[in-house]
Amino acid sequence: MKRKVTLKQIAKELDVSVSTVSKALRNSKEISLDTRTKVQAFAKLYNYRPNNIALSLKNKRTKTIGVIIPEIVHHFFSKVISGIEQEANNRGYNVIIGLSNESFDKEVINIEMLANGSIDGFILSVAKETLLLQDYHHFYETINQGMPIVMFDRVVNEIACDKVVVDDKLGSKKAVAKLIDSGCKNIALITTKDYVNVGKLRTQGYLEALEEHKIAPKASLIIKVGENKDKDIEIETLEKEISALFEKEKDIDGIFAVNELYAISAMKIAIQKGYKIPEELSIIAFTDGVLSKHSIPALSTISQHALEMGKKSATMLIDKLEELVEEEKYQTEVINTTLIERDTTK
Amino acid sequence: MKRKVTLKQIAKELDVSVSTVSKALRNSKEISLDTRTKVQAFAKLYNYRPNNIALSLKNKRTKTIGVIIPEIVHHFFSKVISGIEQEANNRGYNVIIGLSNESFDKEVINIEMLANGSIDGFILSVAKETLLLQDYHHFYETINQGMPIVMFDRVVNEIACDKVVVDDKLGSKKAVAKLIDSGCKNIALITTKDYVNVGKLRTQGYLEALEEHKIAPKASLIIKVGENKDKDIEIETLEKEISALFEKEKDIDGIFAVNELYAISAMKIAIQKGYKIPEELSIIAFTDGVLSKHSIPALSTISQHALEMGKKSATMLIDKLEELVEEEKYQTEVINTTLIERDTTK
DNA sequence: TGCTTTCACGCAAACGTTTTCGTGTTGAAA
DNA sequence: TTTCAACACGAAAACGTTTGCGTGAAAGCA
Repeated sequence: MKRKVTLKQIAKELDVSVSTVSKALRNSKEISLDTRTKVQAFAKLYNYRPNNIALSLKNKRTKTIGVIIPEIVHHFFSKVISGIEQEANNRGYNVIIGLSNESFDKEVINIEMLANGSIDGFILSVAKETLLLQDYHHFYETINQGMPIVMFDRVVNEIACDKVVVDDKLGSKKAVAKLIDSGCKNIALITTKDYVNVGKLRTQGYLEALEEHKIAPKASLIIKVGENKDKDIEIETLEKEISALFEKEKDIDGIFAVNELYAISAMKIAIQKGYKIPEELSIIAFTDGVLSKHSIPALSTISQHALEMGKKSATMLIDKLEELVEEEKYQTEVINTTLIERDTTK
Repeated sequence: MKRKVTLKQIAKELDVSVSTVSKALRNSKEISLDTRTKVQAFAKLYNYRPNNIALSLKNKRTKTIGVIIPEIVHHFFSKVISGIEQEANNRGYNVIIGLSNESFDKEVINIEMLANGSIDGFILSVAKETLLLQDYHHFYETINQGMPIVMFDRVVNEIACDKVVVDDKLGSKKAVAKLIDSGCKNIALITTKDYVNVGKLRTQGYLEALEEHKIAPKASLIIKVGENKDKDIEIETLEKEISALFEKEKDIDGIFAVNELYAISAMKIAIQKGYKIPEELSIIAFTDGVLSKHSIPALSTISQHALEMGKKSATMLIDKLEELVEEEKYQTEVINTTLIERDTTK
């Protein structure tokens, strides 16, 4: 087993100095053609590759981006990662991943682990617990140490950093307007509690759409889902609530859910109860993912263009890292949403 | 903005040497209690954290694991990553991700990028194109340089390294046996082309199960799906084939698909054609994911325990890295499969 | 006083690079 | 023959750590 070969070893072998080897490999004309070709041949033979760690230390940059997301087993987040990775790789950067599992502590630990030189900057989406606790010291500290952060989707407005968000309110309005336009009169909303800002915004969009169409909102048509660490239990509870909702509100003809899973759960109950979709009941979900695409019937959704979000986030971060953009100038990029009409809308 | 503080800066500020600071921080009794407390207080105040890169260079280990997978927007792979990340974090390791997108070139590039000091070892699942080309030089080179590799799921048998696999053949047999036991007589198989080894093994399991139950296999009941870079087109093509299959073979009463998506596609066509599931047609998919869990009706599947695969892979790699296990001793861990009965089987 | 410990700290090397600044040799111009 | 530029290369510093070893001063002992 031949271990990794270093400049020093090549130098010793060829009886020249380390600096000569380094220069020869970079084709410096300071070195004679003779020596250059000799060194290069030797390096090729032994498959020499400069040690990234040493380069990082010297250059004070790692060419690595740290990404921290709440969970990875999730279509939206994995798609964003995919986008980040594409853009990062194109620009010669690596991506290192940390998962917070929606936990404040894990988010802090991950940030601290990575912030000590391992990476050049962060792209992250804030954990729900952090949002709930409203403790953002780890973000401030990171930024203070001169490490740029780009937040996407779940952002904290009061923090001065670049952000990539979806126009949640407008997206929701689009969805609800579509439902109304297609004839729905009693549209239920399945959303999260208000401390999740995207949930809150989507709720606002729902309300505004109703208002603009002169429809009075009814509190009894709104379900705000409580968090549960165990997703299965969360969904089970939700399904009971939905079931109760259908019993109580017999004239529901439209459902808008703030994510796929809530929508699918609603659809499942609706199908059980014999609703014809979309004739008697239309459904639209925020967030487009595999579930929507492959459900039967296929769900109409608001696509957030997760891939684009990822790419855009990476672009903004790398631009800042490479100083193509002013350091203290923070931007918030809004990604458009698109209504994807499938089989649950008329 | 206060930049990251280093030992040197602390040393200068406190008018001692760098080594004194270093020792003081590690609470060496070589340093007087006075100085120790003073240094520690100062370090705390300025939030000193040792630079990971410098430590990596010095210790010749990065405490980082490189993971290369074909795609991340995929329930199985993201679940495996989740498992790897859990175990790695527990043991104080970071995880850095590379995506091959099933491409040989990207796989090679990713490995080369990471192998030059950025990480201590690899966990990977081989790209389909690599499997097709059968060019494994990048794996051999990596191993030769003393960097351990753990392959999971899509492995190359001839390479000497640790492996974590699922008993694909046995899993398939379980599934097909279940179909037969519940009364199915004409079971169709939807699988991949044979160069994908897991597909091949699952096909074998299907055939063996039939054989053991004295059922003669019929080639006309088997669909081998061709790859297409564009997944949508691949699925569209598949759906046409499935549709044709139903037309030609009227007495199909069971379907075994080697992954969720193929199964869902089949179910979609079957529902369109009016089959009652599971009464007239049973379906089982290999690979358990969100789609299966939330489809309507919910798909019965063979679970591969992706999380466990991830954890096990990480355990094996880290054990090797920390020399808790002999270097030249390679193991192949087989993860059990479980039949998860949901609503598409009787 | 002279010797030996002990204490408390600094020096320097090492990890693998890149790069600036010498420096010795050669050949040519004066 | 002297002077000087060009050439080809080496030494050393720097990035931020850790650690073995050396050392000056104080203190203890005879």
